[in-house]
Amino acid sequence: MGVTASVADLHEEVAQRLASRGRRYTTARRAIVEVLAAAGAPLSIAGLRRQDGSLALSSAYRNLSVLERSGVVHRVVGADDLARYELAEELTGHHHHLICTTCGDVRDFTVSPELEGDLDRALARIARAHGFVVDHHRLDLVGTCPGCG
Amino acid sequence: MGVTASVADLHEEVAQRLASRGRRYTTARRAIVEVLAAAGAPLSIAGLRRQDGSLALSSAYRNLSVLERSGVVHRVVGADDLARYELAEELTGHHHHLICTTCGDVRDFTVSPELEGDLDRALARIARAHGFVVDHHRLDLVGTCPGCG
DNA sequence: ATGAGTGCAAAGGCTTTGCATTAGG
DNA sequence: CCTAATGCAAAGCCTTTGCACTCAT
Repeated sequence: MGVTASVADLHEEVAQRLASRGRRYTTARRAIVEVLAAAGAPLSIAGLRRQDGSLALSSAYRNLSVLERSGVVHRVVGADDLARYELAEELTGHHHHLICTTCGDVRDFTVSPELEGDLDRALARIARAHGFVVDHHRLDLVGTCPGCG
Repeated sequence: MGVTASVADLHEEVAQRLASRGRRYTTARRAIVEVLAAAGAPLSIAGLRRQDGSLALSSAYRNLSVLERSGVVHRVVGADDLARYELAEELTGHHHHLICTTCGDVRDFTVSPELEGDLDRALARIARAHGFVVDHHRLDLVGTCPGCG
């Protein structure tokens, strides 16, 4: 567990997470993880297949689903209704998203640890008050990216 | 403009927003607005039609689309892929969402003005640094609701 | 009157599933 | 070997669109 430093570490970590669920780290899954790591931003299935032409449509959906259930990738909902995926935060570090309503693209950003801490405390309190068990929080900026402005 | 106090005010405001776009405030649209106001949480199209059986499927989609473009309702993306709608924040006040990953339901919550202010300042700075024009921010809690826990 | 709105059914587009084949451990 | 994974095509499901009819202004 923890943010991985090298690509080798990343594969190691992913292999472990899959293994613990009785899943195999196949060539296709390796390729997906590598593309996502290189992208540095959430990718739609179409985008993913653009980077890896050999990935069958159904395999893309099924593998991302398995990878998500194994805690390797995380599904992101943007402005459009395209499912987008990124490596799980435990592998890349906690961050947030700039979502462009025009082109649908998503970029990462982080906020200061102080603000993040304030946020966490406030949200924990609110969740408790609502009897809600928090998995994670989501802080996004929705607007127009430089390319579409 | 501004948060409306009574249902009458709400209809008044909605009528105005529609009129300014050359749209009519029909019976069906009134019904939608009333159901959303009563719900107090984002409703999916299916949920909306459950409350208002006389609303045709295509009319639901088309009306919500018109109401969204007129700034009356706001489209929310939850954990599942169902489109959910709520009255625009200018009509109800700024708030955030508790999203249940199990049943997909969404509930509202607010945070303190102080934290909201800190957030706004930090996000404005970040947006500027990225050349991003912000429309709004999104702060959600994703987890399990009391009913599903 | 006259163009926006409505309803039904058909078409679309992303996602999921069935089934036979291939490959990972 | 034995089961998970893969690929293709078919099926699903939410959403959008075409078209004729109705209603709001």
